[in-house]
Amino acid sequence: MTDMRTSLDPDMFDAACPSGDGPLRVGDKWTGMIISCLEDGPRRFSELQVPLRRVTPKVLTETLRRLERDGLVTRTAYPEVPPRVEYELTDLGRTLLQPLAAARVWCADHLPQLIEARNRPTAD
Amino acid sequence: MTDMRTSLDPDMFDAACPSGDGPLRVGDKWTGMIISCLEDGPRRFSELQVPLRRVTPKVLTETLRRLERDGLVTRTAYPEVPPRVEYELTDLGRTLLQPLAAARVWCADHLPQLIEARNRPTAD
DNA sequence: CAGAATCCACATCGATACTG
DNA sequence: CAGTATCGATGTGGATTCTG
Repeated sequence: MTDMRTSLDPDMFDAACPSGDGPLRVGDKWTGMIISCLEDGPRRFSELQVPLRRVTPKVLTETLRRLERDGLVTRTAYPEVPPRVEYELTDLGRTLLQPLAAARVWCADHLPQLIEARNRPTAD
Repeated sequence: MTDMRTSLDPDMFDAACPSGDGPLRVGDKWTGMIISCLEDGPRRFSELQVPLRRVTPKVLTETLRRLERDGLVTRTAYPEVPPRVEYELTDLGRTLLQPLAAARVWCADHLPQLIEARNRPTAD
């Protein structure tokens, strides 16, 4: 076995659950998904863009900057060409992994019921 | 001792923590606070307005309607005059009480650190 | 590769006034 | 009491194009 980290599953967010929809959110729209992506170690900007292929670079940058400002993520730019930038969870950022997992569990257990209620036609 | 339920503490949300700010949110801006208010039983519209005195009736109504549509809260209107309406958590709504409490714990443990990072001047 | 710049659509939230 | 009706501010997210 080699020491290369596994790459991110391109489809890890095809289940609409924890961060996109649902009543339990971690930060804004993409924050929870980004934190999930960083769970196993630092990731490059373009690595994040694989599972998060529906986010525009502008919004991804904004969200990462917010996470950095809040002390949840560190940004490391390596002075190379072509440029390489890595984002990594801080210890504070890691404290969100548990609530995030709990949100996933809630969704798995209860989100279908909520969706069903939402789609039920109103009685009027 | 009587059987009247205790009224809501008007200042129960003066600590800015779980629903207003912080990276862990339950639903939109007021949802978490409303669910907290309903924890001990049904409450009237005007009862909710006491601790939630910064929400306008329009937004409170919108939020309650959303909660109702999602099957998290029931709305019961009594045919009296003056009108009386009570909102109550459903079983599904009650499943959010634990994540909500967990969010409060996270805030108590870590929010100060986040706030400090946010207020730290950027290195530039 | 990792973004910056610009423009824009939409949803959320709020202020204010009014009503069955 | 428990809302409804308008109007307006704000902000979040997206589409597109361009660059060191």
